[in-house]
Amino acid sequence: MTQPAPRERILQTAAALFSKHGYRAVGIDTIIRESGIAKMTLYKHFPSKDALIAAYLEQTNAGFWRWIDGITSAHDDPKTQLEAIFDGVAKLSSSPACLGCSFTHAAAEFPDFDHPGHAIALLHKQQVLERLTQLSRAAHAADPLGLAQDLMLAMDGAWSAARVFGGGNHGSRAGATARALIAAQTKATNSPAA
Amino acid sequence: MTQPAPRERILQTAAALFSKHGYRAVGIDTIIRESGIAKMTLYKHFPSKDALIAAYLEQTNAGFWRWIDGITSAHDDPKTQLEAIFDGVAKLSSSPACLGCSFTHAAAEFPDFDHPGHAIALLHKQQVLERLTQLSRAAHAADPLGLAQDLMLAMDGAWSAARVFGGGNHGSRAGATARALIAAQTKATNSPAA
DNA sequence: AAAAATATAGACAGGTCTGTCTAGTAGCGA
DNA sequence: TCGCTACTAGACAGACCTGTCTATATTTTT
Repeated sequence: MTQPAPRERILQTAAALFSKHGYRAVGIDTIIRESGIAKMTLYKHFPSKDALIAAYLEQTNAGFWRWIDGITSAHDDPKTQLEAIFDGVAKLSSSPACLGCSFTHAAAEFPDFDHPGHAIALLHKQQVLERLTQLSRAAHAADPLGLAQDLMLAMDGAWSAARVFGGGNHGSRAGATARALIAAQTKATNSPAA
Repeated sequence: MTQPAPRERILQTAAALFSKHGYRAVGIDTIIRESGIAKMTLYKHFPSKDALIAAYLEQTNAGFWRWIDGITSAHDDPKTQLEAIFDGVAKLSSSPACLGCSFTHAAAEFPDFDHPGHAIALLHKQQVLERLTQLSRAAHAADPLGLAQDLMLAMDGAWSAARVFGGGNHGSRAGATARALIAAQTKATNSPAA
């Protein structure tokens, strides 16, 4: 087999088009054409456009966590892990290749919470918030949930900047922003030899 | 005259529908029906849907600055003004009535920078960043541009949270987040009796 | 090699979209 | 009362949308 299986080619094409142009702006016919897959084949693998959108978001969610795990696994200290994550956010969000957050965009285009796109987006953000809370707790933050929420604002602000400003935006500040927020909760309260 | 002029009624209806459902999801026919205005009247006032979107965003931008000016005019000290702005962001973004940022959504739905919706959104965000920079400078921040960028991330993170999570989200943290960021740049460096 | 599953190409239905056209109505100043 | 302007109501064109159908070809499995 010289080419990937149809399902993978569809998802790959859908990912490129959805992340770049949005969900409503991209029609099934465009995905068909760009992927070179027959329409019936697409509808066999994904019963509807919403199902394709959901599959794309699930795939993107999995990729996000692989990215996060790749970053955190390179460090031991939770505080350093948090800083490394936001250095990664800074680098990625300010790069020209970044098109913003697919989950945020899904929530924007599908405001109905029952829509699978919004539901997956909400779940994703809840999971990110939870992970940041765990890391904040492990880093002995004075208020772990509060710090996680602070950091979450910075992260989503960076993704927003990527979409609105394009490459070279102030998302590059996310690392510094996170350091200031982390320091505010760990410097004073952390007496190593207490 | 018992009713507002047609142009105002169109803009009012468009504002409600665009902010709630998005731009592509709302058709001209829906705006016609909801506003009770004839289609030809709409196209007389706004030559195209894009022009209507642009007019809506301009109106929203003006309202945003009225809101900001209302907050800042109640305080004299720039640092206090910044804190008050983010208390306002916290309150608004976490309220159930908040549907997120119309400019962010415009950039999400119209990725092309030449699209009037994206262009106005970009300009708006640049203006906000500039205003935050001015206030940071006036507040004697160690790095005014850096602080403004930090705060910008927090603000856009709050709007994002509003859309994804709905009411009662972690955007309510924006005031505390901003205070931590402002303090990190003004506490140590500010010696009143130097 | 036969059979079964899978993919292709494209027509098609029914709906929605933006923007235009026509014809008629209401209000208002001269 | 006349004439001008603004608004209304709805048909309409042409394009695009999702999802289905048919008929054929290709691949895989038995």
